[in-house]
Amino acid sequence: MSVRYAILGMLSRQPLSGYDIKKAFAESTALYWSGNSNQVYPALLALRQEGLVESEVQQQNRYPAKKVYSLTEEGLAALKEWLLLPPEAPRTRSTFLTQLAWSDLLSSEELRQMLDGYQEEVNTRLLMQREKARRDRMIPRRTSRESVIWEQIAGHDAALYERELEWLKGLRTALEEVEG
Amino acid sequence: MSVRYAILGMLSRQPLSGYDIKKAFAESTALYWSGNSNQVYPALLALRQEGLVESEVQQQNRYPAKKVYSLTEEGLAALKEWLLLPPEAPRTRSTFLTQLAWSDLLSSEELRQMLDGYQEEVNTRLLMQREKARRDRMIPRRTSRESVIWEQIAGHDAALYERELEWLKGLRTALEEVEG
DNA sequence: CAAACCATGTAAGCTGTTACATGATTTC
DNA sequence: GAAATCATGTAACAGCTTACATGGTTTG
Repeated sequence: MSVRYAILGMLSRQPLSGYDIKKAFAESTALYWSGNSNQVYPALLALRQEGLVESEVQQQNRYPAKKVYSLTEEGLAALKEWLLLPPEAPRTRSTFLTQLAWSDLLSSEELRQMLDGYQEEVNTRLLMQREKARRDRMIPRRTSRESVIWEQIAGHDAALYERELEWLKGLRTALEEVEG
Repeated sequence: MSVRYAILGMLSRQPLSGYDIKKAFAESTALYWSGNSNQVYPALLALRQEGLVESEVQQQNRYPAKKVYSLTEEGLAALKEWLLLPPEAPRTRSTFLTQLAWSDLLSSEELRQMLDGYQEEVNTRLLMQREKARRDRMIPRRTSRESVIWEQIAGHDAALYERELEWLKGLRTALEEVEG
């Protein structure tokens, strides 16, 4: 249900079209939604019906007309209310851990290849995330407090991948001891 | 689609009833599914239709009869095939990060309370996870290699929460600097 | 005697994904 | 001339969750 609030949050900074919002999701990792049209457009239509956003059609000469959405007072109030809800602990879903759980069925060689593949994949993500964080730093912020917050958010996922690589190293060491 | 493989994995150790599998999901964090009946029972019926598992009804005197499922040769082959698929990087979905992203709308006091709430929630999860890991260590393992693997899996989530608390500490320090 | 456990299953709903449909414009 | 971008939306399906339905047994 919270993609709605992520949208309201984006609109709290500036009016945006559905297309803009879609792009912002695709570029962000903290706002983890994939940014597909089926999530954004219907959500905006629903939010407008509930009076949390309002829209204005802007004609353009080169490109198709766009519907620019902005936050209403009710929308801002709803967003603030949601911000005060008790925070949840993060939920990680790792298909890899499920594979690893039954990996005793594999040979040593196959297990090693599996770990290699995972390390490479996580490492690629880490590099991508660092690049995203670098570009994120270009976006202007409302206050210096917001600067600090967004900096920390950008670092969050990179840190996650770094820890994952460390954990993997530990796993390898432990396995080497038992496999000889 | 991988709840199917998690079930096949469990059955690779020993025959189990749907109820057993449900409980095992509920007790595990690495196998992250909630363990609700609607996921387990239909999956088992489908797996049987596909010939990956077979079932036998066991009568009991005190309790209702149970259907005990076991892995077929085809099932074991399908599981091994899945284990060799290229591993994916973990995906974390943190509602908290979304809330934090727009938390510049809150007062310093409200933000502090939000961080307090998150810290407490993550800390509670950490303690629960450590307890789960402790109980996990009681379960017998097939090989010493499997022991090592399961030990590392049990430690994975605890480590995640520990890192999250460290990150939060860093966020607080950075905020104090800017808020004075 | 209430709550929890054993045991199987179904209904309804929310969230999220890929892919489709349309069509002009701009970049390589 | 193909691919990407701008722009809005829909269809179909996969995954997961809470709650419901049923009914005996055991524990506190």
